[in-house]
Amino acid sequence: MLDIKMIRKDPEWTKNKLASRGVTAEEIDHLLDLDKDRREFLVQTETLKEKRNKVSQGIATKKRNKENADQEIADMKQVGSDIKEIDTKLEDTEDKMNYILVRLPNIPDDSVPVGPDESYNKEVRKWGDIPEYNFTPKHHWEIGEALGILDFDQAAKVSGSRFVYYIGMGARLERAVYNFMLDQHQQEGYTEMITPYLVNNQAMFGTSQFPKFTEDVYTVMVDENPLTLIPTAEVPLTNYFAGKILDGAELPKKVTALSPSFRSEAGSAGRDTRGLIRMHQFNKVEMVKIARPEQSFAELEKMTADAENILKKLNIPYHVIVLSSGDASFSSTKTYDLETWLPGQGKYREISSCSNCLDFQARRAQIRYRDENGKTQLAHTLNGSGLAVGRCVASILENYQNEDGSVTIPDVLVPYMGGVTKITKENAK
RNA sequence: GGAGAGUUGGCAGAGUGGCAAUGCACCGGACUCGAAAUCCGGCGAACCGGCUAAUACCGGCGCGCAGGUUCAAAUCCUGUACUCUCCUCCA
Repeated sequence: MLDIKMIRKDPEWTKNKLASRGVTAEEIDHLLDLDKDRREFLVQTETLKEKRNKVSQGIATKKRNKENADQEIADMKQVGSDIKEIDTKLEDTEDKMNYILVRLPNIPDDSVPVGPDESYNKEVRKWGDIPEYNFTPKHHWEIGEALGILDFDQAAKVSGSRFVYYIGMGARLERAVYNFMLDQHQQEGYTEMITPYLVNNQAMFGTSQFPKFTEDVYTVMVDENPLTLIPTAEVPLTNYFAGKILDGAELPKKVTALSPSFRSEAGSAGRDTRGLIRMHQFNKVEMVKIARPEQSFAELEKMTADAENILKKLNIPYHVIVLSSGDASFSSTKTYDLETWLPGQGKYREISSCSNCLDFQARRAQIRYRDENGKTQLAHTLNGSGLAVGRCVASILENYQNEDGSVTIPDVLVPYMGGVTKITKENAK
């Protein structure tokens, strides 16, 4: 959520910045009109309340002295109903204001390319050599199904499309990948967590998936209470700090968690219908940081480097792009995407997204810290995948495939695979 | 699932309808060569608004949350969340 004071202070700047994210100037004007009304009502009701407080004290004194206060009480009865009337208008205006305010995206940072969609994204660096094959590289689902380590057909019968069974060495590889990632992050100073996978509406609001993106998630009713299956561990990790006032000297806080992520994929019908790329349920290792404002951009660079480091150690070619203003997510001011090379598809595909949200989420979730002067300040929040596990397994299968259909295990994962260096038809189960 | 108790500043803790005590901590001052102790004073309860150069000043709000009663609610009423204890069940 944006700071209304900031919008009030510089409306033209706000309109300009948000135009690149598809927000019209009229919408901001409407918001500011409501804000003006709200403040007028506020002054009216507060003036009356001040009067009520003063007179009430007089009534109290008179009552104590056993004097008659009928006139004052009658006057205050009128004041009380006036207050009620204005408060109703005030509340109505605030509701209308909030409706707009909670649906406005974050302001893109100056360093972000301006443009409406992904075609304006910019590559910032590239790592690793794209491998050449003397045979036609296969898609990861072809490799996985042939080895018998991935079963999409039976998952479709049990659950539907976009679900999968990992079997034998496939399951072992998935487990090896996320254990490796968690160990790496722990060494970088992240505290590992296991979080709730069902969260309430307030948590979903805190990280700003709600109210705008309810159709992207699965919500279940538990005793009449809606709980949502987390679309990312960013939600429980960031909300771990919700409502807290942290010690400024302890920032940045760094946490990480493996979790399944559940997404309805509404609106992506027909895209990536095969393979592990787009699933209703997938594992992801997530990184979250709570930082002081002056730290947050440096921390974004470090977090991106932490994600990249996984790919470097796995020796998978990738590049880093900075998302354009129109392509970045709702709560982000700046996002780097990591995309790995998939030989089967012959292109780069997203495997990680690292974002700085400034105080956008912190204002919603009330994540604050106390500075040197003892003042409470909103913190900055960052989140990044480190990495999407399923997509990482897909990247390994495709980049490490051999002509005979076997898959070599990246060196760093061999200890996590119980010493196995290659998945073949023979050892796959 | 059943019964009971609780939720008030950074912490502890009083307050059964009339300006949210007090202690610790914190800040300032006195005393001191300095510190401790002591004494005096002050700040501090999420945030919002007015006026602003201002973190100054004024006001509102504020006692888990949401409603209600009342001239007036931490206090009375209703609902609800969470925590703790005991019983029950359970991996």
